Amino acid sequence: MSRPAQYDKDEALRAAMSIFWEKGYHATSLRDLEGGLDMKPGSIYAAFSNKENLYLLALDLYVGRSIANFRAHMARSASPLTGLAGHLRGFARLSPTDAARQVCMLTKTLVDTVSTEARIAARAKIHLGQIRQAFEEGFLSAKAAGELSAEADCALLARRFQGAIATLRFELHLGTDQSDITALAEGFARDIEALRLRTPGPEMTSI
Amino acid sequence: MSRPAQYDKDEALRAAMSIFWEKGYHATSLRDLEGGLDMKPGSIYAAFSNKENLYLLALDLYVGRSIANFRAHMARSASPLTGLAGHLRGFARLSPTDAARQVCMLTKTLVDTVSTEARIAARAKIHLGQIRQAFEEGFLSAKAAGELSAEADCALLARRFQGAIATLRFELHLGTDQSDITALAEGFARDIEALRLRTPGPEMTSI
DNA sequence: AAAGTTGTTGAGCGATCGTTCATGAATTCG
DNA sequence: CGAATTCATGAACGATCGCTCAACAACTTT
Repeated sequence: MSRPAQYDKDEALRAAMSIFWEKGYHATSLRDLEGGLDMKPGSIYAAFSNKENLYLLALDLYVGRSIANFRAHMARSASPLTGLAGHLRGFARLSPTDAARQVCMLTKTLVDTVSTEARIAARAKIHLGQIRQAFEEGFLSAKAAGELSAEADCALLARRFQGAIATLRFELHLGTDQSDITALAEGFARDIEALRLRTPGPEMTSI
Repeated sequence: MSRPAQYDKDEALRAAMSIFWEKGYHATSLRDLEGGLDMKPGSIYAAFSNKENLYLLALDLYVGRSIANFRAHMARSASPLTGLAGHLRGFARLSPTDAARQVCMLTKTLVDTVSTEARIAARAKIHLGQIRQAFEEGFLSAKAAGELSAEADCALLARRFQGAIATLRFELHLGTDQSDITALAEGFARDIEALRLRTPGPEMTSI
């Protein structure tokens, strides 16, 4: 029985994520969303409860994608450290028309909501920690592979890695010259590669 | 002739800067400002024209202070490179109750307004460039003093320096543990110090 | 003291905000 | 084909937004 829904909820959520990512929480009105999702207010509320909840769902989608994207990149990299450095260079390789040439949505969220929307800010902080943990796992893999000194502070490296990404995304957001962005990414990537131990790994010494 | 103004315009502007810095452009309402400045709407508009203009003036004040603060710090430092490294460590030394434990106001502005308030975003970009230039001058001084290789790319170093500050301020904004912030600042500062040439400067070789 | 000038006030404007809900449309089941 | 059920619609609600302005207050000048 019943009438089937006309819209695709996942697709609507993706559209909402794009709009929120571009304009931010406070600057996005329900009218903006009605246009972007091609849904009337009643349907939006039936599907997503309210603006805050829709934003939280959009954030979840963003973070899920980000982590999946990072892990996929690492999986197809020659080594953990190469993967980490390559991930940074990747931001400089985004096409000039790519909609992802944007500030990190979590950065944007936390800048926009810390002093006004406690629930959203709390969720964003959790997400930021999850992503940092994914990065830390990357550095820990590098250490396990013998690419990194046993004394390396992977938690600190992960925090700096996250900062480098935020910096790159911010420059993309500003529309900084491509050459400057490439140089910036290259500098960050080389810092990562400079961590590589010159001594061969354990398997190689045993040969 | 005429009735003298009851409020201190500079003081009102400082108050406005604090409120805008904390809440951001979109999340700050005229009602918030009325309370914080202790001025009625009519007086605010007589003194500052409108919300956008008041924000632009607050931004100008922020940037003027930031640059003056940086230059003053550099002037009292033992050397340019020491000053630059010390500036980064300074962010980790802000008192836990300091209201300046906040995102950089320019970062916040650009995240908040790029896609919605073109005039404000444009001004913020100019300001960001001015600050980066002040940083670049610091690196150029270090080069002139023989602390830095003649091949060092001061423009790139300045951009990375600015990114490091944004990262530190963002972590302050999040309320990250003091020990983590100190470690982060220390890492950034050591990267600066690692640029120092080991060979003595020209005056020393001539002795 | 009267005239002239400027600052202060706050009620309230039109617009827009996030949100709701009565009504009608679409589909399935008996 | 009704009856039942769910979904879609969009006018409109109260709240708040940025902002204005006629009335009044405070001061200087003549």
